[in-house]
Amino acid sequence: MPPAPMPASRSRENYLKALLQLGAGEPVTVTVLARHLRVSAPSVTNMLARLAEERLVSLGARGAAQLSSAGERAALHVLRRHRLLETFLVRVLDLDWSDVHEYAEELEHHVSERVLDALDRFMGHPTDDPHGHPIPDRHGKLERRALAPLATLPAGAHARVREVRGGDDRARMARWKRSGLVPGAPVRMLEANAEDGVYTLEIAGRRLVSGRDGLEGVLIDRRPRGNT
Amino acid sequence: MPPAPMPASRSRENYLKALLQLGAGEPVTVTVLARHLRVSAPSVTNMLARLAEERLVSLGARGAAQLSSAGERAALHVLRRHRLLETFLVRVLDLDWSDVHEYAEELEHHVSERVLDALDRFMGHPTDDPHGHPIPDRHGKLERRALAPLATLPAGAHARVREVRGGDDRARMARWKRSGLVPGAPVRMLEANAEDGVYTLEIAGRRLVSGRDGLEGVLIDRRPRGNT
DNA sequence: GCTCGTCGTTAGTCGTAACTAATAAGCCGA
DNA sequence: TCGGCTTATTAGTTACGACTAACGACGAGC
Repeated sequence: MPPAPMPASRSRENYLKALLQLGAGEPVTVTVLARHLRVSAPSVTNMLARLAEERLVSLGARGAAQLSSAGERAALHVLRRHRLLETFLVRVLDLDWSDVHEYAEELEHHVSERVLDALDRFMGHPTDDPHGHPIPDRHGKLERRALAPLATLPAGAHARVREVRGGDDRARMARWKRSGLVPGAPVRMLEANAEDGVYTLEIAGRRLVSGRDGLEGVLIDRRPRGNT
Repeated sequence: MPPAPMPASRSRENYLKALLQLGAGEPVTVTVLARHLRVSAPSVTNMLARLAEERLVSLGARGAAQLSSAGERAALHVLRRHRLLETFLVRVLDLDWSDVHEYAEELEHHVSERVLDALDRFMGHPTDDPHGHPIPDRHGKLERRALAPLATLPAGAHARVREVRGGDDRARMARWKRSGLVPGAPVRMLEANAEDGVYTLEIAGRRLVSGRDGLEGVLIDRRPRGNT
């Protein structure tokens, strides 16, 4: 991503990243953004105005904000930095899978292009971060995947965990790690009770009973009746 | 250095580091600090007042500032981060010796203790950074060395380059690298003309003629009549 | 159609850390 | 000892990015 005009400033970058992740192309409201970034609504209105002035976002009616193409490029740039850093922290420095998110969250705003490229090269250009998310390439291209929530897996079916979302919740990540719910793990749905929201799974041979909330963010390849 | 109360804020850390490096225990004046940090004098006065309030520096007459012991601990902490990062960037990521200073300058304020320890472990606890400076240990202890400026080497004498100061001047670092003036390099003074400030050296077998300014910051082991 | 609650915006403040302009305090030389 | 230079400080401003308080604009239910 060499042709990114450095949108500068930690705060801006976080807004852009949030718009990318919350919106997925759709407009995002002030309130949603405020909650995600843990900031007051006026702060959001304010920052969005500034970002709009710089043509990084476009504003619709009722505070709906959407990334412009320049904004999206910048956001993907940040996302790349985040994911490469997480990968580095886990693969090279051997830090805990559940902890690295916050370190990357800090470092992503301060790593230069040169250093990032060197990290990328050192690791052999990884394509996935430790939570299974695809890493945007240096041109900001992000692999699009069609994944399904684990909870949609019908009883009896096999699948493989592909991505694990919500890295900002350390405790949840640690729980998932303990139950073996990590990218690449084979899972089988033993019993799925959509009404009560109770699911019984077999993960890499071990049994897990979990509520729906406890599985939210765990994604599998869309291959409902697949086999190990 | 676990018992460091996180002095927080990039700017504070830079002031503390500057006080450590410029002062070496002695008080530093507002003007010197301002020039080094490339800020105005009033900014310095202002920040020093804040640091004094937090008991990180003590102020003497005529703007003379000196690190308190808490301030020194914090400064050594920052210095450790800087030097470990430089070492990492050169040894692991293979970035250019002359470039890494500025990257480290940015990152040093944003690396957590955990990540730093992991880097340290990964590299096998290095004791010297790429420019030959000793790296403070995790308790903030810094090896004190008695080194002499290269220009003080008498004609005919041999020595070994030990440290190379002034990493913030990229061009100068690149020049030194080109002439082989790097830590560990054997040097011999062929001709030293202190009056004119012209020195003729042999570095790792190659001849170099340099003015005094061009050698300032290159330090050798104090062993004037040593041999290779 | 009115009212309440949610959502967004406006207005005004704060803290940090920089700046310029103007002033005060020391020191040096004539 | 007085003038002038250097050095430090005070005062006031700026930019960023957060905040609270207060107000306006909608939509849902009565």
